[in-house]
Amino acid sequence: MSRLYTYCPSPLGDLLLAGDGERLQLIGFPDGKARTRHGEDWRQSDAPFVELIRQLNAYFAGELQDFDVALDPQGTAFQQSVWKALTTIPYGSTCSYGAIAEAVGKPKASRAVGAANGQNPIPIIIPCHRVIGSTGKLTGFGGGLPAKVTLLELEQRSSPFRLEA
Amino acid sequence: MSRLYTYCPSPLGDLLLAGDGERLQLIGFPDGKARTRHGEDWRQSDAPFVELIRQLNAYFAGELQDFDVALDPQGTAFQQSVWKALTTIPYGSTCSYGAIAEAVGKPKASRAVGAANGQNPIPIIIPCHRVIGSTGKLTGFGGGLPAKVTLLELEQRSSPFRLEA
DNA sequence: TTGATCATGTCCGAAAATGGCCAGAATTAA
DNA sequence: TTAATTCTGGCCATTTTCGGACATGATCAA
Repeated sequence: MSRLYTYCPSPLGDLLLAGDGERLQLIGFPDGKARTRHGEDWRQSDAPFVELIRQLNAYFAGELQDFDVALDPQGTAFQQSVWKALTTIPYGSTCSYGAIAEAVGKPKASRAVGAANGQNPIPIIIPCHRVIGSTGKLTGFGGGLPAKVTLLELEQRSSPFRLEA
Repeated sequence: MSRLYTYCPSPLGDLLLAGDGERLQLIGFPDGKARTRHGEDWRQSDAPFVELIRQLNAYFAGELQDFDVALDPQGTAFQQSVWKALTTIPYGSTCSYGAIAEAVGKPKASRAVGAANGQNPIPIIIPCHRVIGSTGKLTGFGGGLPAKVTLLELEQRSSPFRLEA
């Protein structure tokens, strides 16, 4: 599967961005468990990503809350439904894996939600980092737990509604 | 996998022909074990197959021995190597499964050759019917044993070198 | 509070099953 | 004695099946 890609500096390190030229298919963390580097047969190209990078910079500056770019996350029907549900979690807030399971109509599939979360190809924009354990523990993140902490703190800090600890 | 297809009358019944418009990917026997009818999302089209049908008619008339059409059989590396080996068996002759196994460099894989033979997507043109048991028994054929007999008898009859029984 | 149990979708590896076989030995039929 | 016939064990790529492992959470028992 040939793709276009580029890298984008960020507080979390250089992010790998990849897509088909039209839509974004992948964001990779430098020290994530999933893909971190571009594939053999991919072609570098900055052009498709300039707008995305602008939005990412604004996001990391705390000045942008909702992304507006075309996405093309690839996965099973179940995964698609989970990822879609994730996009409804508002900036600055969190919810539990079980709540997402409810949202997709399979109340007992919280564990499966965890798995689907782990395979989210477009973290940050599809905000899987906003899902935490029902006890409040952060439990896991594809790009490494520290990254999850960073993102959540950023959103807390920049959220219009400050939540008291 | 969307495909173009048509049907072609023959002494063996209506054969299903299918491909991508450029290359032939499938020949199906009406009462075979594999695919016998076209898929849901395929599109009927005669144009890509006129030359093939001409050659098939000539073959069944005993007037054509070697096909000349572009093929695109899809399978594993091992299957590909077996199918390629099959094309070296001359018209009108036969060989054993073990011999094919030798030919692909795996002398003991005769049984695997049988399996690969059974998954040959383009029978007749890729002449899996020319492979028989080392004892001379015909053992099996995707389109049904009677079809195998018909094909071998046709080739015997039309072969320039008559073999004595 | 702790621990075992079960439910859930997907992936991955291992193990088992499945054939269009074949050679050699044992068995049977003339 | 000589063939045909029937077992038997080994061989190989694929497919199927099965069991865990997971970014969980509700429940029940000690």
